[in-house]
Amino acid sequence: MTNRILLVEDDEALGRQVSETLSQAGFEPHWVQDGDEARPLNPDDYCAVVLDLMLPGTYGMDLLKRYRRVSEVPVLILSARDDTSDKIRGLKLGADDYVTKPFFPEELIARIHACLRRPNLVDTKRVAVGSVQIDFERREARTEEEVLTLTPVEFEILVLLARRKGSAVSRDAIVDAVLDAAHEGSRRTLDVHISRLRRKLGMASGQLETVWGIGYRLNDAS
Amino acid sequence: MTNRILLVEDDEALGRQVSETLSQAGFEPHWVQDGDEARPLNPDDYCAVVLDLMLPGTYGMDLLKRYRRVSEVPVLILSARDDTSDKIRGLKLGADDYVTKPFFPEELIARIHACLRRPNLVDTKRVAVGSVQIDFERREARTEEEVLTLTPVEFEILVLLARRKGSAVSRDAIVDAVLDAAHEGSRRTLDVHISRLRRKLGMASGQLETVWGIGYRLNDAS
DNA sequence: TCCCGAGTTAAGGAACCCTTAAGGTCCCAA
DNA sequence: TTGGGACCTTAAGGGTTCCTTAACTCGGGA
Repeated sequence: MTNRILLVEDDEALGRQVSETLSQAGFEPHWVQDGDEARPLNPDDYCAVVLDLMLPGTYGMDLLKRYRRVSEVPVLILSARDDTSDKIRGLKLGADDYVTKPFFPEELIARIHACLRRPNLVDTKRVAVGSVQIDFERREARTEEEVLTLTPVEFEILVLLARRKGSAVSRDAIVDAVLDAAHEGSRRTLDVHISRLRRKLGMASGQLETVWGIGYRLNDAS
Repeated sequence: MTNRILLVEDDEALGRQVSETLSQAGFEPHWVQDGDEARPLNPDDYCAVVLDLMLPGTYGMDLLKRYRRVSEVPVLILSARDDTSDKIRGLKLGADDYVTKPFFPEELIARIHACLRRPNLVDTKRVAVGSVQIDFERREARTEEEVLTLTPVEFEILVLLARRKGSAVSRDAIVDAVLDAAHEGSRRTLDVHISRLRRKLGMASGQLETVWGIGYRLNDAS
């Protein structure tokens, strides 16, 4: 996990000040002063983005939209004290928090930390793990090739593993979470579900690894 | 167009004060002090909802979610000055604005007016989902071939699904929203309505998908 | 090699959903 | 007031999908 933070801020003085604040807090700021410069950057290279909505060139709002399309990185927006409508639009477009100018450095840092700590305020609509994509709203999962027709249990298992992608999740945890606890009988049931899930995953089945003696893990790459 | 405003506020003093403010501004406030009391109300009977997120009984957030499921009425949330995360969650769940406590009465009124003025982001008069078009004003639905003669319940179901097009909507949510909750009897009732709706949809019936174990979903394309 | 955890398959039964048909209610017009 | 129509609900049967179990196979680790 990187500690780099992308700072998009056209104001010279404010940008320098924020950069310094971020550095002192142990982050590694990357400061760009122009929306067009920020546009081609990959937001996933950063642990968070701090974005001033009042920008020349590409408008801040467009940048936000763009980043949201391709990534789930936390985005904080800087807004003028009284520009409520910008805050609202920003948040609805997926920003994670806002800081009102002028602000104390500690406040910004605290907000960033809060964003990094809290996984997300609202259940995110979609999650991608490698070539597997899950759309919670549609309640649908797909690989690069096709939409998967999963049963409720299979879908739940996939979601659980995806939410904790890269972590080994114990068999008990999965059984607890997605299977009817009453059927404490055969623990083998999970095997069956996993087996079928793998088959349906097709090419992507390699991402669903067995952690011997523990449980399973869904990896980003196979 | 009604000028009634639903105010959900448990605090006695604040509730009375806001009610009065609304009255003086020419609105007709309906003040309820409890989330559970507000729950069964139909938000479409009001021109706006003012909602305190800190509520006993049903949590304000749940109320907001519920209202958003069934209606597009503007919702303003009242929040404590420093509870940013509530504001953010509220806005992401579809609130249209927030007012921070304590506030000046004029501010609240101004915000309400702004919400009412602001043309909705979506064209609320009509919605199209794939080949299905719904005209709320005419209260009419049609496919590419023909105008559908739907019963009230069928129309409501279609509207609910169309408003959340692409999302899986649970059976309970649909029953809650469009069927008389008192008739908790047979859950099969919804099946019947869906069945008849599908038949009437004709060619477009493929867009109305069953999400097994969850509910239904209206897709853009079949 | 042996043991035990994990994978696979098939089959029975449970859960869920769709459809048809039969009341029941409400409203309107005769 | 009464008859009829439109609509909603309920009931019942049947179909589909899904979960579990059981039995067997596979494979890693001692």
